[in-house]
Amino acid sequence: MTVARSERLLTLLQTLRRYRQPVSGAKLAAETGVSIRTLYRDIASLQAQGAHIEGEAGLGYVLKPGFMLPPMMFSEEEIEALVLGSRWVAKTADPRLAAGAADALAKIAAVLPPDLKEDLDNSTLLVATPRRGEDKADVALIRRAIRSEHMLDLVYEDDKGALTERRVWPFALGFFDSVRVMIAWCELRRDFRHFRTDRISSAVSTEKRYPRRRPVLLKEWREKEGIPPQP
Amino acid sequence: MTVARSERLLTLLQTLRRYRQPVSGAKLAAETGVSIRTLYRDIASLQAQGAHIEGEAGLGYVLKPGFMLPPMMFSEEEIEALVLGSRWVAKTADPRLAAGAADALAKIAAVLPPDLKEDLDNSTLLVATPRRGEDKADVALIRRAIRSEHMLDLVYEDDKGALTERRVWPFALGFFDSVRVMIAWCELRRDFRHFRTDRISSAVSTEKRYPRRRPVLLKEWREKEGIPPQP
DNA sequence: GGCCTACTGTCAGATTCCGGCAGTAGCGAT
DNA sequence: ATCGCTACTGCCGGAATCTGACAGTAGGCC
Repeated sequence: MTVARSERLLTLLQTLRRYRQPVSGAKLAAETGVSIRTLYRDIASLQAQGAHIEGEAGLGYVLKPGFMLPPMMFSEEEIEALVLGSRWVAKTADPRLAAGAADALAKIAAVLPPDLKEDLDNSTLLVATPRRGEDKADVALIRRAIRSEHMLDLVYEDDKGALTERRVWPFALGFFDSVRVMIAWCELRRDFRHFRTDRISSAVSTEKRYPRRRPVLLKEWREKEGIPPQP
Repeated sequence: MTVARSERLLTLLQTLRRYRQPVSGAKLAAETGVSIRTLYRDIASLQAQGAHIEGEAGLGYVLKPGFMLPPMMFSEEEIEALVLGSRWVAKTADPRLAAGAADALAKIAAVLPPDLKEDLDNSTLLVATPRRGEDKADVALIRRAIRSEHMLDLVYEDDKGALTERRVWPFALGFFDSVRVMIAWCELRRDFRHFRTDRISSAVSTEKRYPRRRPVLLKEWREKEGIPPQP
């Protein structure tokens, strides 16, 4: 079997993923247990299969953030669910995530057999998705702050239209119906608060990391709200 | 390169997909240009990779309906979009499709590196999805009728609560906000009509195929409603 | 029983893969 | 400009793997 080879390519990819900085080919070869010559061939194979690996002389290899899915079998319902869900995200989410959904959709559609693709177009469709309001805030900025656990300085408009300034520790971005909600610890109120992104007048990223870990905040918030963990 | 082999496995899978009835190994071997012995090995490889291929002595091979995705690279945003969309489908759609979404989610989560999986759990979540009302109709039955282009006999409750009986030609299932809508040609009104699935008191599948093709109906309906084709 | 088929074991030959060597080229620092 | 580090390619012999052929077992269909 060539199972050994594909296995090796997968571990190579995962090894490459762990490093964020450039890694030399020699190091990768040592970790995967092959010679340098073979490693170059393996890298070429991965690139041929669509992996975004960049190599520069004098520096090493870096893998663009993302993930390679191994070959997988999906049933009709599963494909239909993935496509429908992606269409919903493409219409509902913020531009950055919506673009991701559209790209994923295009990738999947590109490898789908024509008959199955036509079936999808015809059998399930998203008629319309109402948008409550346009975001004032930069959702990409919020997403970045969440990923890196950094504080945000907000100008927020509450229910009555009053503007308040506050520093918050964002740890999640939720979708409630068609409204996006940032969930964060609010230093002003000393409690968890939900902020509708269409009411965030401005969000400024601070360079300060908040003193608690995101998963912990999320867990406490879930307990307080009585929301079970995601499937 | 082993590119030849994986290429061959992919064409084998696609060949197998074209037949709906059992195919003998000899025929498959001839079509892919290998010996019988190698074909058995190839089938075993595909099964090891998760393909749902069933072989029975005296009959041949059949591939369960579905599709195998080749290895693909997804960016962070794309994976996040797929996961978020699947969660939405799992909560919003009918049980059959929801189960498909949950299964797809589980498959993706199973091969995701732990750190990325945790990132997804924390950074994006679906807070809640309101359900307007429970479906009275069997959505799976409707989905089947659409796929096979069969007529349905409905008992439908209109806006004022009046019950009407009608024969329709269903060709699409839409999602409008959190309400599912079946789109069909109504023989009673001689026009296109939308039927909210939570108002369909009963749906009986007839054995009759409707006289027009689904894509044509869909196209005419789109033109009438001014809805552009799906991305 | 006869026919067709899925499967497994074995084995020699064809094919591919792997490691080592040599050489070219780009990047950064001294 | 020179040196060290690195990516990358061509080539070749030995190792590993894959392939095809044959033989044999087992299960379904007539």
